[in-house]
Amino acid sequence: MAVPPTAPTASVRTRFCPSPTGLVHVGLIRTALFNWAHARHSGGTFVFRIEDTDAARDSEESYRHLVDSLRWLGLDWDEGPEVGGPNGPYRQSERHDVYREVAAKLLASGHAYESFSTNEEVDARRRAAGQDPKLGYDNHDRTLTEAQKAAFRDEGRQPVLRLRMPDEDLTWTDLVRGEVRFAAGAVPDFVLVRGNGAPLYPFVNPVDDALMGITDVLRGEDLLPSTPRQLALYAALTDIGVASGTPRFGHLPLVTGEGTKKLSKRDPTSNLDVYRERGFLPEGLVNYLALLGWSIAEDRDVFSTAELVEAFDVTRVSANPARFDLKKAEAINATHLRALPVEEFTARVVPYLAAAGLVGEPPTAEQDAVLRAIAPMAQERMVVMSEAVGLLGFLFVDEVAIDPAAAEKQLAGETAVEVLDAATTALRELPEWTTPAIEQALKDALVEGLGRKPRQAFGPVRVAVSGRTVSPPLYESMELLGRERTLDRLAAARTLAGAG
RNA sequence: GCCCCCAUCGUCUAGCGGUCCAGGACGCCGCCCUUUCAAGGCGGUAGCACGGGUUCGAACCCCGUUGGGGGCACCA
Repeated sequence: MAVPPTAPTASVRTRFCPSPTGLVHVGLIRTALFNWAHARHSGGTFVFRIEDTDAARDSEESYRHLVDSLRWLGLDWDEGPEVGGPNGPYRQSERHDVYREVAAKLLASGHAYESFSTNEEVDARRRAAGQDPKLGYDNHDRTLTEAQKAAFRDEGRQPVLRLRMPDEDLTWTDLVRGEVRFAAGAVPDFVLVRGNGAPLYPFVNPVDDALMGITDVLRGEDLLPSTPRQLALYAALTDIGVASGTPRFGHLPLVTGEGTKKLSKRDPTSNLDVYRERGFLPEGLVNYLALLGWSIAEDRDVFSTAELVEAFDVTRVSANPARFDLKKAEAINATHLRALPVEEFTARVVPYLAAAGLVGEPPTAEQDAVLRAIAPMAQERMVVMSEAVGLLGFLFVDEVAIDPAAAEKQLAGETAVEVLDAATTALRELPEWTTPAIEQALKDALVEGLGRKPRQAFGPVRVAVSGRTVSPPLYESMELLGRERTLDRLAAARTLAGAG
């Protein structure tokens, strides 16, 4: 026997609707990612909309930055700025006529009304009634007569437009939290349009969602308390024919910082750019961000963006807050970085080396040869791309700058002098300059000859050659560097060690 | 203050009434490998906030307590 369908299967439409103010926050991006993944998983549509209704705080630069960030992460949108679509414009600053018209309908239909009370008057009324002023607006102006309104106007007052909240409980089934209920009367009539005519976020956001046919609203938990207002607005919009029903809501867990508080824009770890500049891979960051509230399987947490799309299920998103853990983000990224085909890795590393002035862009033939040779060895000891600068820089300069800490550790005292001298002697006359020959010569001279333990024998040589205690494999590095530069560096380090 | 949300290792999580003396990952510790540092391999450490129910049986359901968080604008 056939089971009747439980709901019309209209195709999913999600949206990401940031306001372009300041930095791009990783929590914001996590929200974008989940909306995107939900749309892609279900074969739906992902809409990108800019909520720039606050001229004082919005900036064009911030808008560009948002667009650029989404592109970098590979979160493509089907409708929105720069790609267009049938429901545009997609910037609220260009939609004021729409809001004016909807506001007028709401007023005419009686769902909204003009309110003249000042905050001071509301406060005073609350106190007079022995109530806490924090209760907010008291719905006092619902019943104003035309004569009273006219009197206020004569005083020069400009009314705000408020939505008349229904006198019944407001509930919905949250996609991540299940049943949520707010008691009737708990939410006062709220302002849709300012006295000066400027529409407010709680008004324009649902209006645009309705007009753009959004079916699934995935947003931060901080917006959960505003949902009853949206539900009421949606009912009114549906009544006047602007909306055709209410979307599903899913409130995503907050992303917290070091403590237990919501990750603030002030916290440097909240800035997406920091990760991009450090050389996180977009797919690595996407993977980590997806883990903030979601998991792909019981025994796995590294996955591609394609696998994320394939497996993503909003209803399996966790309801508890997630702390942003840099160490884990790095570990996930490192795994992605190592999994890159070596040519791909090389190509991605070039911009970082070029920005540091180490190679040309594109690299010269010689630089390219060195890069290709060292890439596989560099790849397995890096976490983020920018580390290539410190790790490989010594291969692309004439004289290496020795890290003071490394010098102190490995180039101080008699033993270092001895080692460097022995290494120099062994390498100067080496018949062929190849990795195996270098290895054999050094082992003979330092381990056999001087009787040093490998870890003590090669430390000073490594620092002399690369300038650091951490480097790609030593013999290969020396071969790439060439005999002349290698001997010069041993000599320079010898001077340093001798002086110390 | 009022409203709402949340509660499994230090952290992110798996778990959707028995297969859990709770699994994975990061971190941390140890060992192996080894030319440093990594990487890799192997092993270890550590948790169901508390109290009541319901049930033959609860990490999973219900209630309460405690704790944490979020929201209460003519900001978004």
